[in-house]
Amino acid sequence: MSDKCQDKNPEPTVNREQAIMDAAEELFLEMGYNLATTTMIAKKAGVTHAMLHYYFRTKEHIFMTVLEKTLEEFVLSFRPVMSKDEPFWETFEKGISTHFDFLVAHPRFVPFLYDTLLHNPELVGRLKEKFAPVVRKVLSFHAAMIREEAAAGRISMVDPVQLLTDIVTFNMSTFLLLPVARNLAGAAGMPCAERFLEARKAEIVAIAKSRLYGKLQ
Amino acid sequence: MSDKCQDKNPEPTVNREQAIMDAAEELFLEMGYNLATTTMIAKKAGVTHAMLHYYFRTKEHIFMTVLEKTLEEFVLSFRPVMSKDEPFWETFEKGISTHFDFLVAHPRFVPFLYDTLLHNPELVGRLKEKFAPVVRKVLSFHAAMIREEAAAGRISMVDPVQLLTDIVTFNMSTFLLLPVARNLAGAAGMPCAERFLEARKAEIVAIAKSRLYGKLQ
DNA sequence: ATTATCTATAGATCTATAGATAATGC
DNA sequence: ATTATCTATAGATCTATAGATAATGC
Repeated sequence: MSDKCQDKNPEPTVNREQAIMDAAEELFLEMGYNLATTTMIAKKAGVTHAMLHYYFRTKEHIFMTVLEKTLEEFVLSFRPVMSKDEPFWETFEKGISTHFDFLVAHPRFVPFLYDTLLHNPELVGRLKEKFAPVVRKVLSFHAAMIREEAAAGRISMVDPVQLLTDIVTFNMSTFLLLPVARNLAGAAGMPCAERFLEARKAEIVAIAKSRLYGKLQ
Repeated sequence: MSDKCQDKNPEPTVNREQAIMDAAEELFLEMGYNLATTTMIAKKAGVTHAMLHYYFRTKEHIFMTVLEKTLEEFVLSFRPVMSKDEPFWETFEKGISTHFDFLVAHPRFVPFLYDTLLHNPELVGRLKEKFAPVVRKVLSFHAAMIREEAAAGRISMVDPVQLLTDIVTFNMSTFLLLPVARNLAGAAGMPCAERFLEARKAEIVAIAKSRLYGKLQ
């Protein structure tokens, strides 16, 4: 069966729905919901404009698919960290690193989410119920770890929620500022993007460490 | 002369050009260059659409006027700090506070500038030459102060450019995250906007202080 | 029959301008 | 005369759909 099915023209036969999704993902992440037009997406995907509406009905629906996929990937990136087979600090540091490295691998993600929160908050709100439980689970896993460690007197007393908020905040604002850093690169001793990211990661880990072990060492 | 000129209808006689500017400023700061339309601006200013083009020729020109005015205000906010009649730390802390307080008074400024840098970098670029010298002057004023203090052995050796970049970064990312904080307020122990800002300011000053005096105390 | 695709077009907007008319300054 | 204002409209886009036609699966 599969032998008879020769690929006469492998290129144009590729899944059009997938082509639309790919183009939409790239353009929405790059430009945000409002500035990426369905016309551009169709052009980039190499399909007629009508195909977008055939497969996805509305622009909003294409966008929600992209947003949901992106958020799914994001929360999944935390999964591997949620096992405590190493000492506290190693596990915790891995948590920070995993979060940061996900953002390195998806440098457009934070600006994209930020843009969406600013200009189309209702679209993000629609997915809140879906992802809130997972986020809460990851946060409480780490919070419990911190409380346990603090109770045993091996780290300073800190409000776990504050510390975790700080770290997420630091990580995310690094990537918010990445486009700015690129724009200003060269000026005023601004380092290139790679060094900037390296330096930020080390700095964030250092801040967390000093916050946890500062009063003890 | 002025006696004869009775205000028959004081409301509608207000300066239309100013009304357009005011509306444009509000809408551009709120929505950014691409999403704020001239139609909306005209409506908000209570003038015909044609008046916008009569006074400002193009949308881009209105925008540049707003952007320039905003940046002017921003760099002017540094002026009062540029006098060293107090001890080093007091002057330096006042520098951080002034910067932060300007952003408190103009909470839309950073998101606006960020949005513009992301989506219309060429428009910001056009003003770079105008404002770069002033920014450089303020930075070098503080950098010199730090170098002098470090040479006298009263603070740790730090790279002044790095430290100042850190502070500007911290201050600005606080306001980048403000809309997000508002959006998440209530969830996961997120404080309200006012407390969030207070806490951030104290934290940023504390980070700078520990960086400068950490190894000494 | 159903699924996939295309052309053509409706109906909203948007920016910008043309051209007429009213108000103002010599 | 110049400055300010309005109505009307051109010309681009944008999202979305209608309706015809080709491809595919029973």
